[in-house]
Amino acid sequence: MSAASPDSLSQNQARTLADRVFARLQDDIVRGEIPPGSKVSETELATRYGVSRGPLREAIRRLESRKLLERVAHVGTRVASLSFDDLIEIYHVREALEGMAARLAAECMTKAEVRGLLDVLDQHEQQQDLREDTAYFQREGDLDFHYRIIQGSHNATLSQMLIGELYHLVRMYRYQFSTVANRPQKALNEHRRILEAIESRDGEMAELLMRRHISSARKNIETQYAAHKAENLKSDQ
Amino acid sequence: MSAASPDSLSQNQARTLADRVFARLQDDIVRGEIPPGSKVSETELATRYGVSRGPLREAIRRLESRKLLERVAHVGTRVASLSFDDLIEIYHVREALEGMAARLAAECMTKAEVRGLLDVLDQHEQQQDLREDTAYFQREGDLDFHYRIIQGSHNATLSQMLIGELYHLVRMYRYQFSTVANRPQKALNEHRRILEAIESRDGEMAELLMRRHISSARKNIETQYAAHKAENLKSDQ
DNA sequence: GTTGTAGAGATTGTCAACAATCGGGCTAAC
DNA sequence: GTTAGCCCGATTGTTGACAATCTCTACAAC
Repeated sequence: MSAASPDSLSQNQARTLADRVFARLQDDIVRGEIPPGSKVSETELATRYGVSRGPLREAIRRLESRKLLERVAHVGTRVASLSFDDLIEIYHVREALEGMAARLAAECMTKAEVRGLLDVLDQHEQQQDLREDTAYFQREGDLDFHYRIIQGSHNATLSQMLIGELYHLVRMYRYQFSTVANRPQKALNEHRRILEAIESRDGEMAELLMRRHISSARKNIETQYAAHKAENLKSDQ
Repeated sequence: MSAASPDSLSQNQARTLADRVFARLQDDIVRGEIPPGSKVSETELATRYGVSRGPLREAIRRLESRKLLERVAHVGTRVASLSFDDLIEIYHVREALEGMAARLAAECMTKAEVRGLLDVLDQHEQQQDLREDTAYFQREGDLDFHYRIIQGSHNATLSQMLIGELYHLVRMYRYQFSTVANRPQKALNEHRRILEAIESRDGEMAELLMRRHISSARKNIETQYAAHKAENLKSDQ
């Protein structure tokens, strides 16, 4: 439902100029509006968003701490460009953190939250039955499922690390490579089994299944990348 | 060895004023120089560190993203004050992340890094034999061991999350409560067994042992806190 | 006595100008 | 022809002043 705007500042107008610029700039970066790896000038961005360099610099620093921007003193700022290795690193971290999130969710989730999660999966199933266009499902639906489990852990530190920091990078990657995980049916089944473990309050099982789920996604990316690299090698020769 | 200054900017002079202020302010907060929960004024801090409010605000924002400061727009900034629940949250995250770090370290650590880790444990053992004053051991030595394993994972994202973000909070807590884990001998044994798993490149075992190690520390804190609370209840009546 | 409101003071947010630093291009020497 | 050094333009870092917002206190109305 709310997968598109995990941040509380994204839509409702923020209290300060710097907050608004931060939200807009982050969106522009994640959606690839500003191409990855490109250098951004403070004065240029300031005029673009109609603010002075003060609030803009604050936004830049916040995005730098989220790894969406890379800054070098006296030189400049450029949009982060995710390498393949970076993505693998992120998936290892996701495996650890979301595994723990699933465990805690199985222990702490309220009945209402579990019911909401059931509804989400039912919606996904219908969407998948209706059309083979699985883009929406994997784009936002998958994130929605994961968001809800993370928040079901009732661990603010964990949620902050995953939703507040890591997931922006994941979303940027999806836009950057137009990647749609090509195993939606399998993923949906895995989601169902994770939810079953949570319903029966089996934290250990929920963690195990969630880790396998993310580990599979990582391996999927690794093979895709290997094939991609082999393809490039062939066309180079 | 270098456990006291995990940040690269902590000691060697940073390139920019904001960097220096950031390092000094972080140190003052972590060491409890500025008491937790107290409100800090921008102008006051600016005069204290001899800079204008610009660089100071940058430092504040960086520390805010590290959860060492809490800021409310138009109201002010105050030093974070870790609650018991916060600490438990952090230990759950540590369990997940450092477990993964141990797994990756078992797979990726170089022989030189393993040897360095062996030396560290030998030093700890000598220190512990020599004196019952275990403060140093648990204060910095314990962190040193964990730092090295984290960096041995060769996963920059993981290292950043643990060393760059979470460990400052852990250190602040140790200063805040003058907490010295009261099970040094047991901890040292656990360290040895973790290292053995890493030496034999058994990632699964290393992760399991590391998770148990941190989980034990968490449970130790939980019982300490429960006893503390019971004590307070008694004296209140 | 309590509640609501208005104003003063202080604090933070924002801006535009100034200073410090870096990268690129030019010249000159070998 | 190559390389070392220097200067210039451009960008970032820093500063102090101004504007917007909040908190606290005092006073008045109920």
